[in-house]
Amino acid sequence: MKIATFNVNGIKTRLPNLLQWLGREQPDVACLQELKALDGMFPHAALREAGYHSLWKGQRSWNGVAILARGVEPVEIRRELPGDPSDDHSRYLEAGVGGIVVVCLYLPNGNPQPGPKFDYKLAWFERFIQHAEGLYGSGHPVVMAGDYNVVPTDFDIYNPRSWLKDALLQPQTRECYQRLLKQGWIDAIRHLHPDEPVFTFWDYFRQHWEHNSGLRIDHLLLNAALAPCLLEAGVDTWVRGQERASDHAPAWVKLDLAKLGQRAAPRRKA
DNA sequence: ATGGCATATCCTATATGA
Repeated sequence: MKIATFNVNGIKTRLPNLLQWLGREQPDVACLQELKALDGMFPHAALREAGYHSLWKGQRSWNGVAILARGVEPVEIRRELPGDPSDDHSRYLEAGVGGIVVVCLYLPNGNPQPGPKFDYKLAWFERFIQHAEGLYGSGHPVVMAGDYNVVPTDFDIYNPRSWLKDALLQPQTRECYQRLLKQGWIDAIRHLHPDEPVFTFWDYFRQHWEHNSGLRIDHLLLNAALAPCLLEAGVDTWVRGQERASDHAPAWVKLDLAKLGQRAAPRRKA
């Protein structure tokens, strides 16, 4: 099973790009962020025609998340991150797909920093850490996939020099991410590629894509129930090189679900 | 310190992204 996360930066503009990627890579589950569209504008029919059932939560102009599943309906678990009823950003979806709990998140960017937007980012992160703790120990296999807007370490960016004041690299931001990992979550891409630079985002400025000046900010975290299934992890970088591409490329994991529960209940000999 | 580019909407100007 291939599960991916892709910040599309506008679902309407990016639909041809998205369909091309889905057709070529055939992910079983795709978590999308930055739909930048109202619910009524979501292209569910076109995606259905491409073989995908969708669950989505849109918003005018900004944010917006969706979970796509190939050939099956994703079963909605929740549509918002608990902890703040006044938070009206569309940044969170949680669904069951094929026996796995799939979390799709779009963590706030937080720029400029310091300021109210950075405060909102940290507050959202705290709520997420709290909710993730419950998910981790739920007994279900869980993957939390999305645009975390966190560059975990200086190894996850081409050069931190011009980004030192950016919200994505702040010590508070990184500390939150580390606290999340400390619950036991596996950062799948870094786990399988500990010694090589991996990027998922290249901004539109200064020919950063052409020079491979990227950042790793899209992550897939697995809990202990799902981690034994991890086979591969990577980034479909070719998507970033297409015409009218998003500034993000899809990041993904491949899982062997036959290994589910293998660790939890060793079979007794007859 | 700013801008470079892209996408959105109250669309020839402004907010947001990262």
